[in-house]
Amino acid sequence: MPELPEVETIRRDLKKKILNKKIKQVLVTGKARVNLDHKGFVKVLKNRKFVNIDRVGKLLIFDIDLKNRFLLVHLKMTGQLIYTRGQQVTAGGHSDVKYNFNLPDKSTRVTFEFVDGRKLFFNDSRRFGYLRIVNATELQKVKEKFGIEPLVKNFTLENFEKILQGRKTNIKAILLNQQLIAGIGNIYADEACFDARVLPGTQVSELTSGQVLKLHRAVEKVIKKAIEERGTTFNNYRDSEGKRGNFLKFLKVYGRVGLKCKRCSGIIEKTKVAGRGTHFCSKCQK
DNA sequence: CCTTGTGTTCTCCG
DNA sequence: CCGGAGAACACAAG
Repeated sequence: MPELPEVETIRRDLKKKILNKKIKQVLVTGKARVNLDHKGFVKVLKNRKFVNIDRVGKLLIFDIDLKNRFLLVHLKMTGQLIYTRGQQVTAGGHSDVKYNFNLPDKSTRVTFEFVDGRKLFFNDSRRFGYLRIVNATELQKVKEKFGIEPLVKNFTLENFEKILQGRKTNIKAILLNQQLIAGIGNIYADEACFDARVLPGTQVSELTSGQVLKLHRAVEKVIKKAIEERGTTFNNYRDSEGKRGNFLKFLKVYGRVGLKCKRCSGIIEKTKVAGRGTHFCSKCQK
């Protein structure tokens, strides 16, 4: 479940590793979700370089050294971008036996091979993720659909208040809406609500100004901390070296149903809000 | 049946 | 009756 912090971690790491490296070959398997036919997709990327990697919300944008062509990568639920040295994943430190595999494997959909022999694998067991080649006009259209980035300077309290103004839904639905705020998914929506002591199902019109202030701070705080910890590995997420994110141990509510609240004596509950599994402590969130 | 991110469709309301 | 908002549904596959 890569959300903003996970995608941002991959973006920053990959920028250091693959920028301006010539792509020697691209391999697309039959099950890859790519917007062009495989031959056309390979043709765009072969012998090219990525000259920058950008991100909007949970979407990665690779600038190609080819006029008017960009590669969009969305990881959706189980997508991974793993960069290896030859056959072996470069993961050291907290490498995980199960995922310290030889690549490519069954879930590999696309492989980029660079001139130095290193490879970048797009793995996606559930195949919800996709790769898309777009032109500048299409890229612009895609970007326009996203709302404010939580860690950019225009994510002010005033702008957050404007987003909430007149809404007739609950706060979680707002936090998950990519057209309003970009990059928050189910984990960080629940965590931000917990940090702000607000129940995720609270109608926006019922929020006090104090709660709005706390929610604004909570979104910034949680996303920032999660990036520092290189994201959350709950199931499938791995960084570009195949390593887990460290934020799991900082989760206060997500995935903790039935466990004791880390802030009070309550027990974490789980219901459905905005159509998603939602975790909260009804004792210290109001 | 569940999981989540997102695009589409439906419905409601002013 | 139009448009926007929000909810509901669909879809991906394990």
